[in-house]
Amino acid sequence: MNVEDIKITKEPKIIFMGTPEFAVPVLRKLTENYKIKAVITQPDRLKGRDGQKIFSPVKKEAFEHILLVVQPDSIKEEYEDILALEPDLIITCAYGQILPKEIIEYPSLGVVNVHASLLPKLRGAAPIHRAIIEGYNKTGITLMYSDTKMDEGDIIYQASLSISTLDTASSLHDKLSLLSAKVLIEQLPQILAGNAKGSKQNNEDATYAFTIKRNDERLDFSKTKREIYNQIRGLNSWPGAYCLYEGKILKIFASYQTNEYFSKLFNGQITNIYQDGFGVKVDNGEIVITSVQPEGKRKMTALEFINGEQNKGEIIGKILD
RNA sequence: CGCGGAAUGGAGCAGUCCGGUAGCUCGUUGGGCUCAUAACCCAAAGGUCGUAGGUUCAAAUCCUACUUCCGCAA
Repeated sequence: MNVEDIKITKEPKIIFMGTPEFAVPVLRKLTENYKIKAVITQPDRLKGRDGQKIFSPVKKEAFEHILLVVQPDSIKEEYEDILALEPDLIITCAYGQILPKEIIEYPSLGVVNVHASLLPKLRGAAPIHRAIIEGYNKTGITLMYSDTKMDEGDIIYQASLSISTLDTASSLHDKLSLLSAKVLIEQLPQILAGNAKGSKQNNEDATYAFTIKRNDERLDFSKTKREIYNQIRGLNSWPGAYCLYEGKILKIFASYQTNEYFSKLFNGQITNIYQDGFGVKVDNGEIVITSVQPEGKRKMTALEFINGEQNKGEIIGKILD
């Protein structure tokens, strides 16, 4: 009942900052339980080919609840408008811009960030993808007080989650997103009461999860089947791994490992056609590709892809690079 | 006006350059074989070739415009 008293007598001004799909459940849960003063999100992006403007998922969600939305191009320079809202607490979740000192120091209850890893592991922009690509079997979410450095603030609370070998970046994303929303709501009363203490991170244990670059998406068939399997599922369903087939890009979305070994084939060479895909020889065995997307085409099953070949058998022995 | 690919039975594609009978691999349906099968064999159904004009004796194919989908780059 103390918590109730605080909410009534001194309603805290909460600002939420976030951008992608990951932050949507968090914002939704917040709006169900608290009054949100404003939502800060990235500016509308131009969609490449036809030049249409796309709202961020968080902006769409904010519109559902008729919340005030602010979209600074550069928050480093346009923080005045946000300070003018006099926030007591700022909650950030995958916002996409580094906050200036002026904002971090303003709210009396601090700036709380939700990060999708067990800090100090996987600091940075792509913790979900990297957790799978690196073969982690456990990850989680961290609630922390932001400071001016990237994901280095004091930890308030952590919740862990095991990664199954069947998880993809997409499935893990959804799980962590829901977990984030749940944990934040659970911890928020403590934070609002000023009772949540942060503890320092051990910087020596830190690892980094940098943004996925084009080069991270390229498959290297001279790696082991486990490494390749992890890379493919760690990039599924976005942005997808890729390789070259007949000089064109072929995106690879799903695969599984087999126990076959083909000592006479080159790495990347197609070994066989199976009921659910086609096999590719890799360093220590074979991977079966089950979902692909050729350049300029839509995503399809590997079987559909093979059906398009005028002479099916000829695909065997061709090389993916 | 950033670069590029594509639209053909339910799916994935060939055929378009060089106009002249709608083709391939699957799926579906029926039948056969088999102890059995997502395997194999036989057969059938299913398409005004994205839309609208134009050229022509004749257009999936050539010309023009439009619509939609996608890869890359941002």
